[in-house]
Amino acid sequence: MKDFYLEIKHIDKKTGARYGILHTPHGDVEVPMFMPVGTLATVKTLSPEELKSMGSGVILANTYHLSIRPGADIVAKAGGLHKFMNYDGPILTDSGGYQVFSLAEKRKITEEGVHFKNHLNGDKLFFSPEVAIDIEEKLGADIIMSFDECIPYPSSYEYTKRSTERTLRWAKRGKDAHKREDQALFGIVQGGDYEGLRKMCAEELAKMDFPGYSIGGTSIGEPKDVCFRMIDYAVKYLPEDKPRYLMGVGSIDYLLGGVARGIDMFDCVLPTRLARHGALMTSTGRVNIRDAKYKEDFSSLDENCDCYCCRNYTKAYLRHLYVCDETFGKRLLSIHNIRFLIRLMEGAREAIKEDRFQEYMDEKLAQFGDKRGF
RNA sequence: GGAGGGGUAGCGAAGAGGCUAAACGCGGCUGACUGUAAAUCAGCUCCUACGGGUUCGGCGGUUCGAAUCUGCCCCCCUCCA
Repeated sequence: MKDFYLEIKHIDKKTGARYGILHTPHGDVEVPMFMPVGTLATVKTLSPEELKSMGSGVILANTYHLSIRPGADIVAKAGGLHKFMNYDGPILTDSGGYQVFSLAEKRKITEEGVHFKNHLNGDKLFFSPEVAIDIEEKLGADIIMSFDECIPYPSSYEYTKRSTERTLRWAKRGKDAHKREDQALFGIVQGGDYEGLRKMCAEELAKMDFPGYSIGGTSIGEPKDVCFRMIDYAVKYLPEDKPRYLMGVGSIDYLLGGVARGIDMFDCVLPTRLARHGALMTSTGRVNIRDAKYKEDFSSLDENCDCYCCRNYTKAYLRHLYVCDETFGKRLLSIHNIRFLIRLMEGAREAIKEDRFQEYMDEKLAQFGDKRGF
């Protein structure tokens, strides 16, 4: 599809981090970028206008969840996801492959596909590469994902091999089923922590010539060095001119580490979930806004942040809203966390353009702490 | 004045002789969250120098043993006069 392509503008000389423009049917966005997750066709608590004002580019929605509620046909009748949720920027739908992992007790995998028990009422559901693509075509996102199995970590070599080979067959089936010209279908590299399997998977997907590639099976509890290794194993064998998407990554250290390894796109529920739970990523580290020490703290959440929340409200007020379980508090905190990650990536892009990404990463890791969770 | 009912940890509320430092809820304090079954989940919440110490309105009594039985007293609530 010609409406969709990555225009690489600059590659950081020291690290190989990429700066570019991703062209999509719903506008151009700069990469590397962080994509907020809106599983049920809403980034929880936030309006599209708010997202736009934070500099959001692509946002996610989820095939499995939307197929249950409200149903793909209803979204299609509404005119597709963009119209349904009133977001005119690019949208990406995950295929349900993550639910194969997260709803493991409620599904059975066969060669044909995955039999789920609806997590809400136990209804029988069947997802296959063809079913997922059919739903994704009805939803109408700009970028859609192949139906895969997100393999748990750790998994045995035998299982990982069997599953990865099946995911490859599913990728082919999905590609054959995909007909819409205005959607970019990405392949997903699995292969666990096994270099040979990651290589095989990446090479086979590359042969199928997808408009973009994801790295899956990451950020599901594995140690950081393992995650970085899995990225390295896959990236080496992916075409340079296509976008690379690391699935499920949203903490500062993983994001920067991913960028340094040549990743262009990231998504994660972390900023929105943390925000709803009162945990904030700030330029001085993690803040749990519920903590009593903020009771009379009338300073802003992050003096260095330009978001609506930090420009207008104090920690004492945000704590008050959190403690009282007021929705507005969750919204303000979500605005902050998302803006925080979007800004982190804006900084990364500027640094890449000037060949100083390594310095940028070192500085940020020193500032925020090189640890998981924020 | 008469007749009932009741006082349990910060609050509400179980418990009716040993398994009780006392269920549970709220409140308070602290963690965790990674392609969202998550506005969720977990821990702590009498004091402690971690050996133990002091608790169930108060002071006595019975008992090997009392928040639980008993005497008196102090409060609170409802109804009647």
